Amino acid sequence: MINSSILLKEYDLKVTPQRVAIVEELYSNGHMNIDELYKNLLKKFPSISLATIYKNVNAMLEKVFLKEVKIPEAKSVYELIKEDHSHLVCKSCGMIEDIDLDTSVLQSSLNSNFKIENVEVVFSGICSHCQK
Amino acid sequence: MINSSILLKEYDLKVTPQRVAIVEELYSNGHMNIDELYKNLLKKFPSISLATIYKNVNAMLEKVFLKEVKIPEAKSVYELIKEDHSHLVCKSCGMIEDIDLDTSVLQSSLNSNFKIENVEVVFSGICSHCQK
DNA sequence: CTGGGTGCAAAGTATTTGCATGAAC
DNA sequence: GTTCATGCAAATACTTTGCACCCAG
Repeated sequence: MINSSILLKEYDLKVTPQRVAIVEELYSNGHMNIDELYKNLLKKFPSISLATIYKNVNAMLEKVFLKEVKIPEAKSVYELIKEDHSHLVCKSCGMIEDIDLDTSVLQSSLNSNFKIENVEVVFSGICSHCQK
Repeated sequence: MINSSILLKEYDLKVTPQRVAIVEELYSNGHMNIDELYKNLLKKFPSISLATIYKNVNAMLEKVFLKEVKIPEAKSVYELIKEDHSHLVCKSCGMIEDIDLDTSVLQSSLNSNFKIENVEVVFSGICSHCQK
């Protein structure tokens, strides 16, 4: 499990039950879009509002505690910040998986005058389960 | 220059002045978001509507004549379909540049049960001009 | 002619904001 | 007690749709 309260405090975010729940959802599901977060949190907080989700996700993005991942042909998903990694997306079931890639091999072919700060890589295709 | 009319016909799209202008804008600017397209087309067609832009962009996406490129922390841009390539984005001025990359080196490290259909790579950083 | 595109207005969807209340510290 | 989060409602932004009119084929 994860200690959401400590994490939130480290990022200067006041600890509220809603925020703890958001962190725990993202921790257990890996990647979620706004609607998925909202639907899941409704179970625990029947009167939670979408505005609360948006405000918190935006606050966490600003504190660089969450990251937005843009997926081709799909809604953006959010994930807790962790070591750099790339993503594998199944076009059929929507599953998103983290993968470790050595992207440094790509950079060698670039114009050295450009100062690279970040590399995003998303593979799309069909996962083994959906191929059956 | 580009022969927009022939291109549009090849993709089963009726040739209208608005569509020709969209193709020419994208051809000369490489990548544009909806607002940029709208602002530029307004110069040539003072009464063009945003709905026309959306309808045409969507029609061209369906015909696989355009492609949407999702950029971290920025609006999606659209580009004419061409050979596979990756993108370099300047966080400072927003400039987007096409780059050729050999992404096959990345795939070797992946689980072979996943059938990869597409790889998107976006480098973000600061271009040489903005570093000055 | 006929089908489909255009522009406008309205509807729909997504996201943000203002504010009164209540919870965190 | 003070600050800030929450939930609601309203406002704003973004995108799609319906329709009358017009142009491309």
